[in-house]
Amino acid sequence: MIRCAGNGGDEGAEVDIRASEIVSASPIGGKHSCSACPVGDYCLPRGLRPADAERLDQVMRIGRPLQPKQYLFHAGEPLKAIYAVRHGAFKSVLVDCDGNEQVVGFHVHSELFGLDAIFSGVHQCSAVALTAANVCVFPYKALIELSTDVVALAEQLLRLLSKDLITNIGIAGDYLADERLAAFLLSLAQRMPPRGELSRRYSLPMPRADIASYLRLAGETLSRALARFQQLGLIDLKNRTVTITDLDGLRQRARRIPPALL
Amino acid sequence: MIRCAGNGGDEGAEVDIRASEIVSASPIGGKHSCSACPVGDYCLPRGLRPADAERLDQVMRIGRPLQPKQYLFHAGEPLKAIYAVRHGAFKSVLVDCDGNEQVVGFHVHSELFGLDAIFSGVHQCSAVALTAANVCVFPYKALIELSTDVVALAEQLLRLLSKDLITNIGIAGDYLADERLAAFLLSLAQRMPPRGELSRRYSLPMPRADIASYLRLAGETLSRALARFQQLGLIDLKNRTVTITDLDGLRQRARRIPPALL
DNA sequence: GCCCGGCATTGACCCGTGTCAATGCCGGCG
DNA sequence: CGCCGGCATTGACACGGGTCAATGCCGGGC
Repeated sequence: MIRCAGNGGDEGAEVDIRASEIVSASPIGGKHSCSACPVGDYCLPRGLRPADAERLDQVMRIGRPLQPKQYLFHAGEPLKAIYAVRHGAFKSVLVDCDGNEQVVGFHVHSELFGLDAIFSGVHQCSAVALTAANVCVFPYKALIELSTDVVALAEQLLRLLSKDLITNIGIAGDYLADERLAAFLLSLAQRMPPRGELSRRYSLPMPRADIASYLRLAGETLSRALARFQQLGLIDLKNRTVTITDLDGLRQRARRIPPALL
Repeated sequence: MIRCAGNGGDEGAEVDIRASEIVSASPIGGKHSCSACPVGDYCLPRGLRPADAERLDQVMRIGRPLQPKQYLFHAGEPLKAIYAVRHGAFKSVLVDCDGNEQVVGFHVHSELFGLDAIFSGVHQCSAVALTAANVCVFPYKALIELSTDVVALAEQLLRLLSKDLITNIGIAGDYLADERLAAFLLSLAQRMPPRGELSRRYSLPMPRADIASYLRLAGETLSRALARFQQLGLIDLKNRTVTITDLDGLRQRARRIPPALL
């Protein structure tokens, strides 16, 4: 029952370049700003008045571009900032004392991550780029200070943390392989760009092994479940491209998982 | 694989008295105050200066006493307040569309709950008293307003939410029955009063069926695992009284679960 | 102090999922 | 263009944990 994501802990030439250095400040009102961000409603600036969004711009920084498999931060490092996905996708992984990797979350466009570090001030998970990616960097201290002044920011931070909590309650639930897979595919359909609508076709940013780890399945079990979903005409799958061909059928499979948890 | 906590959804005479009404305001500086709370360090008042703790006292209210199986709030109700356990213990449960109950959390002395409602403003879980119990009531709106003024309160709220998140990441993990059970017993040993030290002997506030649901096990599997732990001399168990007789042995069983997640 | 109902335990058997191993596929590189 | 390495799929089998059913135990009520 002990399994690893990827090829089993020995990552060959693990890319371990410190990647969280800041590249540039965000020019206020420019296209690198929270105040003008097209997906701000799914991220920190939600509900902020323009003047407050500009104050957020001043603390936000752009991280430097990351390559696939590069680490943004490692478990054990002190919390310096929390991050939002500007481009690409990430996974959060937990490594146990035997070196087994468990994927505990995926993060796509506009999603905030690193929040599990707030409790102790130390990152519990490592964050790894799944694709070419970059992030918005919100230095934690500055965020806290700003949120004492800007109520909407404090509230949104709490909301996003609460959302993460709900998601984890969902995956912690006792569901069958097919139920978890269906819920996962539906969740990504809602979260992959373009945001705000359900994408019937999207590209999975992660390998099968990562999905399996996240869903607590063996890679083989995932593979079989995907094959079954195709035979039933629920989805069409070509490599990493998912096409949902029977939305209601998928929803039926995920029925037992409360929709609010996706 | 579908199972229910309790006797299977039909609770017979379900106690459903609205129980969240406030009984009394907390007299400032009295024994019902956050500023004088002996377990405040595990709860909201952590890090607050005395003057700020008194401001928290003014928004905090005492809930009226609850009997075992009474609901504090139901899933679907709007978030009015978040709660801390003043006395007794609670469980948070999720009920799916088929009426199956899943226990998603236990809350004992000094612990905050109801945080999953922050995201949408609606409770996702129901909270049920496991024993005779009462709570401290923190009206959400007032808490937010106060936290814009009191940095330490905003930070502590985030920390406690983050802690909840970490706990759920832990139970979402892919572990064996024995590993989850060992981690659960150790977690309670740390959380049951007296706080601040590990209790080698404590009384389980919940029936087996609730533990099983929380750990995603059948009641029978839990029963067998407990019997095995006793035969191995890890614990001694009489009804609901747990005595840890081999702490290192228990820790060894829970080894794969990062201690930070307990 | 006895009876009753619900919780807990134990045993027999089964099913979903994991494990192991072999094969297939695809994309990158020379 | 063909080889190579990693990812994905498929099949055979094993095992952890679930299900069903019977029995045991304890605490509350009269």
